[in-house]
Amino acid sequence: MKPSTLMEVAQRAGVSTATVARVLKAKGYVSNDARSRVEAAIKATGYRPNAVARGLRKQRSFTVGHMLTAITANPFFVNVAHWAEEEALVQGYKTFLFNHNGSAERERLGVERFIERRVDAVLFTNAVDSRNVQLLAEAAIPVVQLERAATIEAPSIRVDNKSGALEAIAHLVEFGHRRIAFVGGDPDRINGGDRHFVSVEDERLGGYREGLRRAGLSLDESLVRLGLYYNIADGGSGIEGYRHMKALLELPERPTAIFATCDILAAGALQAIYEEGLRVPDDLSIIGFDDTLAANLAPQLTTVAQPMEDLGRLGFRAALDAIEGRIVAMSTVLPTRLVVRRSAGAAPYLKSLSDGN
Amino acid sequence: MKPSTLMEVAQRAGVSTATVARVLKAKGYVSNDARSRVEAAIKATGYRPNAVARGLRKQRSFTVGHMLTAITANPFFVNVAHWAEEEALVQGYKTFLFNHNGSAERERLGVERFIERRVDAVLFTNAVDSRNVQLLAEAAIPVVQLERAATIEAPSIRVDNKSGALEAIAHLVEFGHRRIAFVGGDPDRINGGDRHFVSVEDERLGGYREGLRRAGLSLDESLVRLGLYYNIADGGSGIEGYRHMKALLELPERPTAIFATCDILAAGALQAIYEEGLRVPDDLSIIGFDDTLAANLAPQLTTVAQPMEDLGRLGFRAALDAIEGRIVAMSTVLPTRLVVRRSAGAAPYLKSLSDGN
DNA sequence: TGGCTATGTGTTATCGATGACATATGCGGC
DNA sequence: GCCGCATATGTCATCGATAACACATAGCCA
Repeated sequence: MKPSTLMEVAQRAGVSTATVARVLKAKGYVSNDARSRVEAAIKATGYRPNAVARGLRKQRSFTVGHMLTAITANPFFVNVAHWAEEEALVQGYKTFLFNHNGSAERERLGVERFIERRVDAVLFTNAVDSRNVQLLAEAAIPVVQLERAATIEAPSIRVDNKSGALEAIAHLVEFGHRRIAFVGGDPDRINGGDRHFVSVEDERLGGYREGLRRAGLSLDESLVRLGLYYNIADGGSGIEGYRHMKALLELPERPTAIFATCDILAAGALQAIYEEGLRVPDDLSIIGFDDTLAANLAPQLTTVAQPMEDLGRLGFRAALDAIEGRIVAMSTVLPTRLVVRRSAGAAPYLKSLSDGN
Repeated sequence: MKPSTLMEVAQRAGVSTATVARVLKAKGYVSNDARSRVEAAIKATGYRPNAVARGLRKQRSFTVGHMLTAITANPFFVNVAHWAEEEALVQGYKTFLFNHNGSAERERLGVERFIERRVDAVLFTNAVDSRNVQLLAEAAIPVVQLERAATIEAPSIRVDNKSGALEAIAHLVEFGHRRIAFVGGDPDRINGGDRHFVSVEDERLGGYREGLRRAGLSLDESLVRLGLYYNIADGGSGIEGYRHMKALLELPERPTAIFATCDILAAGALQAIYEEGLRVPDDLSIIGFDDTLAANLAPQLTTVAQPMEDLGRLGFRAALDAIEGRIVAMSTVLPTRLVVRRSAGAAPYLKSLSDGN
């Protein structure tokens, strides 16, 4: 049978809807007699509150929208979305996901759908086009941006990409590496080159440069390889990382270590290395970023983990704060964490020294 | 400004709400004069239909719920969910995801949330407890089961696991393998041992057995390793596959090929193989299942691909058919497809023969 | 006894879109 | 001049929960 209504429960219990409502939200005066009759009626009818009607009346849908770039290609998005949803759940909310594959038009479509659904707020993980964020601001729907710098329209929660990169480089330097390659996203190509936001890519590259400087190493531009993180079209394979690695291995003076700013790129690089018959970390060290694929690769990848759970949970909480009119910090920066596994080790020349002992 | 209402548009255009409605859905008689005034008013106010109000009035929320087991651990679920959502989108629907991590209680919670949200139907990918499916049937909400056999309560769409396994074994046999190990899910442990559904695990194991029989190979029980696919608790690592592989490598007579019924298990196995310093496919061949991680592993994995897009799209379409009272096939079985990459090759003894040439 | 508070319950407008139904005008045909 | 039909537009109840408000009754104090 269809779920019954408040009215039906009221009739069955011989009271008015107001009394049923008072029992349901346990506030206001209700006699014990009425209460037990209502409770019995609720049980008998299998009553469940209708969230749609409630949404209309309260002018709150208790849903938030979550815009994402590449849910099938990059597990990073899945994790952030999962934890945002998890936090939403305990607060009586549900999230709607919308995947735009990096297209500004699709993102726009998603924003329109969200407005029609009357979501109470929207989370953007990796916003593409700032006009879409603005569109929501105009509709008086609060926005929280994840992995993007704050804009006038919306606060942001992000990760300290630069120090993450610094930590990775320092780790490699400690192992004696002096030729460290950078394989990462190209700030001019990611997201169609929209530079309205301070770029994650810029920061990671900046951390790499700074890390070399601190170690007294000079920068060799031939070791810096920029491109896309993954090709969404082909299901998100790490083909880009593979190509970069191939090119690096053909260099007259090969790097001894690779810093890849995405586990997917690292995975592609590992494929190229495998093909060449080289071993990690014996012949070559590699550090990834994100901690998504890392634990599933061979060897398990040392990587700079992003706090995906915090990103998701705090993201939702900030959205809720905005919905309820509380103050929201314009900018929150979360730390990364270097997860040491098995892909980074002593530089080969050091190894041969110790082998010689 | 907040999105305005039909009423506001009507007032601004100097007509009734009925006329605005007629313009919006382009049916009924409207004079050109009225039409252009309404259109202008819509533009001026930035009117967007309110899906919540519409849902209440039409007694249809234009949402479907999607129950999933392990969205962060297994990309399979993400893909199915993505394509179901994609299909929903073109039909004017949105999906709500609910992740239960294989827990029947969480699944129950999700069902209750879905009922409260008044979803028009529910997709179960890998249902845990058949009572939860029943709960929806009682609430008159149509259900479609993905990757599960049909039950009295709900039709199903699934994959021909047995012939997928058969194809994998045949492929290995063609390469001359005679000792083929099976690494897969334990039917008694997956989903807390609920055997109310015909099991995916049974079918894959059955395909393996049948495949050996067809090739005239005898079954060596020591080569059959059953367990979990992944540990959700530790973020879905392939540690189980690693352990199985370690054990297989310690056997007095090692297998020359592995059939792992999940890419995650295969990934774990590859880690163990890597650790031993063995090469794939030179020393050992391996075939996975799902085509999720496959393209990101080193070497790229030959695997039995599941038609995740079809599963998702057809799943949603079946749900929509049920919603709209059309007939829905009780059982739909989709083919798998062997994706040949680089992890399966000639058995080592054949290789040494040809090397000797 | 009047007025006050605590307790208990019912009535009704509202949220926004929808669709059934009512109403009104104009024109052609008989 | 009236019927019938096409054209054009408006009114209103409805979906289900909510909350403001009104209305009771009882007990207690001054």
